[in-house]
Amino acid sequence: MTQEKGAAKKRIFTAAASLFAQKGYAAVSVREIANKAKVNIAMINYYYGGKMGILKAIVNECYEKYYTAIAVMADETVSPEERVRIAIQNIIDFYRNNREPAMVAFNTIPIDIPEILDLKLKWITAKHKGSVDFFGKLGLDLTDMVTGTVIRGVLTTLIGDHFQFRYIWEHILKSPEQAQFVKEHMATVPTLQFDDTFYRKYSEILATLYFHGVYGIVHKYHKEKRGGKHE
Amino acid sequence: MTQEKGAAKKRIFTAAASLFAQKGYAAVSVREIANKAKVNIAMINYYYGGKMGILKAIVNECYEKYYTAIAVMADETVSPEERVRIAIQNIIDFYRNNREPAMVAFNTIPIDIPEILDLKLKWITAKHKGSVDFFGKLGLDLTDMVTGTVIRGVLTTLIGDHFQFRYIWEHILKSPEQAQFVKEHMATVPTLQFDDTFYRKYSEILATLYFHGVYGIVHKYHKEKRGGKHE
Amino acid sequence: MTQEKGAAKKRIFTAAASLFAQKGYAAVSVREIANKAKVNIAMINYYYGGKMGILKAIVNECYEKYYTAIAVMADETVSPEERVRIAIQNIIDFYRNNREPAMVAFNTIPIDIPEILDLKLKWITAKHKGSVDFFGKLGLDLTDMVTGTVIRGVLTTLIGDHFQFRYIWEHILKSPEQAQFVKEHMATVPTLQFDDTFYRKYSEILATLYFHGVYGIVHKYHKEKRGGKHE
Amino acid sequence: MTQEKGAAKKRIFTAAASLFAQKGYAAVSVREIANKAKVNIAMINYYYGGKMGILKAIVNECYEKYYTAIAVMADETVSPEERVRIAIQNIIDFYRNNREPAMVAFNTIPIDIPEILDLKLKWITAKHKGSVDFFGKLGLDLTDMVTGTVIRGVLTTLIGDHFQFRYIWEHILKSPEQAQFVKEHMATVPTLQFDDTFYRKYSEILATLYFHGVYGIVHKYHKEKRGGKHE
DNA sequence: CATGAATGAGAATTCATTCAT
DNA sequence: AATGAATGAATTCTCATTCAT
Repeated sequence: MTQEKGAAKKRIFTAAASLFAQKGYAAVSVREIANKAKVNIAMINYYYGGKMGILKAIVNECYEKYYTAIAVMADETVSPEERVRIAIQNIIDFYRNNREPAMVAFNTIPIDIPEILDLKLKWITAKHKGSVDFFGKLGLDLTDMVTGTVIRGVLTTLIGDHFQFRYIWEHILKSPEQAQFVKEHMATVPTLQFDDTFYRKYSEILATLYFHGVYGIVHKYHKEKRGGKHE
Repeated sequence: MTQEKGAAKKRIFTAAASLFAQKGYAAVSVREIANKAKVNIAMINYYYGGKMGILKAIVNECYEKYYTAIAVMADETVSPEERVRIAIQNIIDFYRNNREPAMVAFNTIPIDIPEILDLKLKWITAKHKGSVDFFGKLGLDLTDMVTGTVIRGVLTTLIGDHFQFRYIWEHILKSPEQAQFVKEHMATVPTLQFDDTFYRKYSEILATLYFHGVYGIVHKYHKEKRGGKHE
Repeated sequence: MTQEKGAAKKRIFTAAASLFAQKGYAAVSVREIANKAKVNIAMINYYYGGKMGILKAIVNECYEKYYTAIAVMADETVSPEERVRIAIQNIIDFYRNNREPAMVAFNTIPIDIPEILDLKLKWITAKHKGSVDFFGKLGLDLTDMVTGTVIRGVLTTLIGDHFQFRYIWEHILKSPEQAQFVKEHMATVPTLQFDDTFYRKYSEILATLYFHGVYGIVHKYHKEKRGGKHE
Repeated sequence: MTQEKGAAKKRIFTAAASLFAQKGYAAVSVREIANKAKVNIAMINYYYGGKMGILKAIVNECYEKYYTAIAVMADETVSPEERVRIAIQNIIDFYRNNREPAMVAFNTIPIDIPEILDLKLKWITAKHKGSVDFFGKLGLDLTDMVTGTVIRGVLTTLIGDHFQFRYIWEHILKSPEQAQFVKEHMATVPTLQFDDTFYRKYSEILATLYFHGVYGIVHKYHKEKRGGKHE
């Protein structure tokens, strides 16, 4: 009756990630997921123990893949600049390969569900030390929280935000009325092709922005620090 | 039973914004809003015509305030650098004064509700021209979409993201267990004080990042353009 | 739309008590209750906060009425014999007037639902002292648990059990097949009329049993105690 | 995976009896039974044809054992008093050896499930004649239903009720909070040890109660009958 | 303006049972 | 004899909304 062994569980995962990304966790019903996954409703509880179980699975899988993806940037045989470029590329690749799960895991405000907040907290704290180390090697002292708050989040935030933008954008274009509306009012906006070419250039520009921006801060910050004016 | 004429409507607005920010639109029930606003449930339909009416009101009020706030940066009597600094300060002030409505209006994935997506689209397209003009004056040709994608979102994204981070952070600190967990695992993180001092420094650093980053791109981009290698 | 103000809540109570008595708490669905009470399903949650809320209400009301009913027997102006007779009559009257709620509150094993067990425990412990006092006045030392276990429960147990028997009995007679079956196999059993006449005689006999039985124990027990043979 | 041939079936029986006794038939799920019995769910249908099949098996086994146990009291070589004492002892022994199945078979209101009611009815009617005979030998005319109603149920009711009380009592003591609560509010209640010593005394007292009580009725009843005042 | 009662649809979850292996 | 996947019906409860007062 099933197409493939274990396929149902995977289909549930994918369908749920897609729907959660589109509508948010709370707005999606298990019936919807079951329909999209072409699975009996009861199978969701059977495999994941409930709606929340799917969300947890998505969060866990995403964080794991994400940290695996950016772990490469810690390799010490390459220059810092190159490491950042690789990191950016890796993050982008991760997002491209896990678009919907990533949006669910990273772009949903999790406050309402304590268990999920806990789960994320565990992942983030586990990551924290590595993050501090990495930025330390770039000469940035992130124990100054204000500076850290700005610098640390830039890469992932911007990339994540891009994919969120892309997601909404593509969604709008699917609706003829909305597409027409955009066309009329945003004449200067050409069609976007989110292909390899786009992302090659995108990561280049992002890397440039990051280097110049961050080292601009470092330069200024160090000068002021030597001059004894800051903290 | 009401303290003031028309106060009930405002209480509903505030309560709903707070709950939507915390849990997301779909996860909040009108009963919850009514309880928090200390208002009879039926009053919500009376004033706003339904749950969705409140969301629309929040989105509209927010976009209006937001564009009013950043309109100042278009003033031509000051230098571009100063204008950006003012813009950053304005955006930050706006967020500080409208934290919860802003999160609801800007940080919720809106695809699920066509009416809201339409509403936002109207606001964004209306804003679009002004945005292009502004960046044009900074010497940035955003009709190159790849560059534009990076540059345009930086400011608002980073600022919005900061407030989202702050929101979650403060929420975590309210839970003794989670606060303790963070304390143990993120030893390097001192207590954050999100006061005027913090935001003064925050906006400085952000402006620095933006300038060095964006002009780094412009520099490189122009050079390449002159060399005729790109697009 | 409703027949009477507040009638819906009472109808739910009555319908639920009847169904719980018949099938047991777990075997009854809220839909069933709602149908029987001719009430919308949601009203059950509205009035009682859920299925369990009805059960709690039944238990509370029953214990309250029950202890009110037997409180009369503590009156000191009448002889012990008369007091017991009154008590028996009161308990019987209570059961006759609250047959189904009483069966639900007293004849259901409550272990599975901790909240209900707690509730009952509170009532029983509250009653405990009065119970000890009463039996003490009859000259029975119930701190000897073995004797107490036998004596204390007799009255209520036997009366409660009678009503459970009567309930099942009347139920059987409703089914033609089962009634016929009983008639054939239990030829000696005449039709029972559970009317005032029956209960007058019933309480007399029960009182007789109790007096002779209990004072038989007291007599034997005291003798042995004086002889120093027991405990 | 099974330890022994046919052991699985017995494990299902025991687990189900325990759970039914604790929570009632309807509140127990086959999954629960399967887990407790360490058996695959499908095995329950394989061995018993469904959840109801287990209940029927429990009822049948119980009634069979019960009637076997009390059959001894019909032995005519001993005096009536001794016979009753033996009967009481046998009933108590039966309950001690089959506590959970007995509670399921005898202390569950059976109206909800016609099949089970039928089953019990068959057992009870089959037992009826022997019961009438027995009481007749004790000089009691139970065709007077009012008297019969009181007398007949006393023994089994009281004993069954004791085991139900013991069951709940032991369950309460397992919960530290409830145990503490009882301790505080029922200071006069010492710890109960339901051992051989307890049951020796228990059966003695019960026999005493029964003799004095029942013969008190007989005495009064016969006197009145001779006086021609009753029926 | 304000209220409490009422409604019907829909939410997540669990159920006993079946079936192919 | 035993298993894990699958099913469809039924479970309790909550939802946004309406209405008479």
